[in-house]
Amino acid sequence: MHKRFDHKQIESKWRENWRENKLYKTNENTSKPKAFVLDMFPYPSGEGLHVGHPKGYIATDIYSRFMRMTGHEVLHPMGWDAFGLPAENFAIKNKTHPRVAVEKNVARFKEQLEVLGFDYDWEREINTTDPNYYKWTQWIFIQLFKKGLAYESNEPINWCPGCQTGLANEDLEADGTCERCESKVEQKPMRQWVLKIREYADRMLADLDTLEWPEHIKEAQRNWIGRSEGAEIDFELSIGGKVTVFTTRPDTLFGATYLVLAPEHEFIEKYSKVILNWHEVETYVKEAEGKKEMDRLDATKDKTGVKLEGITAVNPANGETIPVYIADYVLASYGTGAIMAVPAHDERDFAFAKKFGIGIRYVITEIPTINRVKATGAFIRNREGKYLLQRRTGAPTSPDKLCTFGGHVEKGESPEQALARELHEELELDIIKNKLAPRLVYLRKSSSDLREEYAFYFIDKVDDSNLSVHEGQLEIFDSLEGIPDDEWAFSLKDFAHSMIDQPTIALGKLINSDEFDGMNSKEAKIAITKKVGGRLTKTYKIKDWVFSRQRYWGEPIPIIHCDKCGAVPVPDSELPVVLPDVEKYEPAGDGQSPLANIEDWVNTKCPKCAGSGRRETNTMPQWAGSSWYYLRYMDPHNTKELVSKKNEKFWAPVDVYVGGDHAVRHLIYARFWHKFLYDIGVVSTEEPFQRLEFLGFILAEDGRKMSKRWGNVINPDEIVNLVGADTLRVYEMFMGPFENTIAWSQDGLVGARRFLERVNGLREHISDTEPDETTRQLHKTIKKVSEDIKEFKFNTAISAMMIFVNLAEKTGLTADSYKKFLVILAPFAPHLTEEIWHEIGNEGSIHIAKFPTYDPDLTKDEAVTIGVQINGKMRGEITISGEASEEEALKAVNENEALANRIKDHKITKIIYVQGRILNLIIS
RNA sequence: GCCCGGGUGGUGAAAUCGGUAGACACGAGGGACUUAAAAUCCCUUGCUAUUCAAAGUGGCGUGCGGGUUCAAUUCCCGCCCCGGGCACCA
Repeated sequence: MHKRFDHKQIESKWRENWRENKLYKTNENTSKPKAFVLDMFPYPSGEGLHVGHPKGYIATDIYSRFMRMTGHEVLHPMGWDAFGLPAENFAIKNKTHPRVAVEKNVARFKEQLEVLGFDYDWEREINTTDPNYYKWTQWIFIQLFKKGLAYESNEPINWCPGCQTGLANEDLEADGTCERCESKVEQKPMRQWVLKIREYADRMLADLDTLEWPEHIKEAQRNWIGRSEGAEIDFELSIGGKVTVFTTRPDTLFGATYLVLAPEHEFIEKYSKVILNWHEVETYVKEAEGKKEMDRLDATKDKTGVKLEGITAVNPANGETIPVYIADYVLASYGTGAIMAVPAHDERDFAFAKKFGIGIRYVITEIPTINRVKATGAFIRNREGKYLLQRRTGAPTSPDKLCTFGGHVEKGESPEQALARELHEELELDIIKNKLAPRLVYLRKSSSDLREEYAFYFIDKVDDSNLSVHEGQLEIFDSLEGIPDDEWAFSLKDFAHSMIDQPTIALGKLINSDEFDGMNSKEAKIAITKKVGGRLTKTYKIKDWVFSRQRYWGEPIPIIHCDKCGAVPVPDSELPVVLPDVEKYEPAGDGQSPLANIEDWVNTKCPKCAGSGRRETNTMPQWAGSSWYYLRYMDPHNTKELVSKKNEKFWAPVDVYVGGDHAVRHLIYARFWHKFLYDIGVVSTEEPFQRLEFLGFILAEDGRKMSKRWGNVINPDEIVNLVGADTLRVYEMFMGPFENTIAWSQDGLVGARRFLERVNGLREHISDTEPDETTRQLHKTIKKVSEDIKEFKFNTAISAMMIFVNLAEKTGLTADSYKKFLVILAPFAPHLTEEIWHEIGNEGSIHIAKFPTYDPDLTKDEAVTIGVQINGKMRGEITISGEASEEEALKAVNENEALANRIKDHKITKIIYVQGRILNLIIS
């Protein structure tokens, strides 16, 4: 019988007790090993929390409680990321100071978090908008400035006309709109502060390998950094001078049949006088400017461009004269803003070359080594452009049983020759006689059998008048669409579609490349670069971080502009530069922040020469405060340093960091700042977050995101009120794997409550003794729960505890077992376990009790039930000792009537017996 | 297009150094208790065939098609679909 409990009374009572006893106070106690367990701190929005938000906080709470109970000194803090546009937009709308809204929201968030019973040490609470906090955000900026990593730039940046501010690339949606207001972002040249994040790109990339992070997040970071290794190669121009291109494939240089410059390339203005069709070129450049990045990023659109008449370049590899184009498919902001185009081996160049009728030269063949060829799906296109498909007689059963020609490559024969021979033998098609140049379009090798290689041939423009078919029939189709959609043709059609008229992009051996013929791509990259005097180099997608915002609610950038001394940092003694109050929070609209209007704040003295100076009026982006906040938790009240050496040494790095979403931006910025702080000796570790656990979200019951807009938000307060915080905690952890996104289920919640009631009722099953089975189950449970908490597999930990409760209800359990069970459940359901703990006569909080250990011998079963297979089919089961011998197992089979009957008339030819797992009898 | 995940009952899922697929929970069905309902307890619950029914027995079954193996959700090859990241990045 379940015993109900009064969660309201129990939960508030114990929370009060923990607070009074400062149960979760964190110390820098060097005698214990430390555990720094961190959540991505929230942005306190006006909407408050919904039940999805606490999921990660519950997980870190369980983990941190477990660590505390296993003898660690735990740092599990909470704080607020409170600068940024929502608070500011709210302020503009309601004419209130953003600080007021932030204070109110923080209070609300805190109240909502409090009732969930978290073990935060609130004495370490931080808030990025607190001047005592952002003093150090400003200090870090100054250090960056002093090291030359923060600089002013006038380059065109992303400008959001809606938000009236500049944005970093990271702030844009994929389609080039502003992530906040969905305005179309423009390119606008403006003075901006920029941080040289690129200088850290290599280190950020390399150190990813040292981190225990989910692969998809590491991959997202690699993508974002986007390092490409290649070479810069100079092309001499007919009019003197040279153009430098960046390429990742210098091995294809012999196939470079033209050059393309970005429309913004400096070269174009510079040589306007020698460009014969200047008018046309100028028009194109203007059009490209007007298009903005957003339209240009559309990869599906037709390639456009203009040939620069009067200018040619020389391919340095073969001395060939090649044309020069401008085209907007080349971006000025990447590489050198100019490319060598190799249409044979690059899709974009291929499309462009096709459209403009430029030559295509294949210089890579994709055959690394081949000793057997097999052509599958030999589509042949005849003179009229019709498709000939060779189909063998008989009903086709699968694609690979048809249209295949294959055989070994004879000695001294190239794969092409081997295939030509096979085609001749099979199809009586003499490609040599027909003067056809067979083209290898695709090669795939079957890796299970390395001796066999699959090659796909497509041959263009065959004279089929003298073509007869050796075996089977030849069908003719006007287009690929005409080929029937039966089982096998369908598959071949897919192949054909993908193979026809395509450049090849794989690495392979070089052809048509003079002395480099036969060399493989990898070596040729270096060799060819060397030959033409190019430079092996790297380039990145990541751009330097546009760090200023023309908005009010952010950290003022601590710089004073002086006519004489330039940009001068505010001296440390004058930090923080406190954000002054203003009348109006709206951006000025002219690209200035509202701070620019406060004359007596702006006008100040230059710290260097004491002459007149003007304060920087831009503020920092929202990501600034969150780029280092984890460090402040280590030493939140330090007025002299960002964090003391001693505390940093003790706590760093964050052992487990939990959050979702911000996979790219926040993590990349924080890693960048951390590495910088490492370089200047503030922190002692190369990386801030050793382990990252990705959090899957909770959707509303209707499967949509929880949002006011859909009216499907479930408030945690209501749930706590209804069934208690412990139930909410257990339910959210039991829903499924932590990283999965799962819809909320009110029914599922009931299951969690029922479980806790059974735990509560278990005290009525206490007896002086318990069966061995129960003891063993308890030890198994302790083992499982300990291991699962460490791995964030909370769902299976809870499942194990449920199994124990189900058993203990039936068999009864000792007081000691019950006590141990309560302790392992305590991190999940801190209130109820604390209540029972005291009711059954324990002193002191359960949350500082030692987490029980298990006896490995007791985690093994005395007898196991294993499956018995006969000829691989499951036919029954036997229960024997886990260490039983084969003879004993067979004896058990003979004692089992059904199994014995099955084998009695047969001879057992083979026995496969795996102790504790399976018995498989092969009988004749 | 490229890269990373993933695809298992009505639902959330469990089990992958290959070894009884579906633990645990929800839902559903049946029963007990109750004047009744709720709550609680017990039983059944992958699909399917055979059977009046039950027990039993058989077949199928972890996205699809192949393969390796005594044995495949797990390993290999090919494909499809879903989620996420990146995307004219040379």
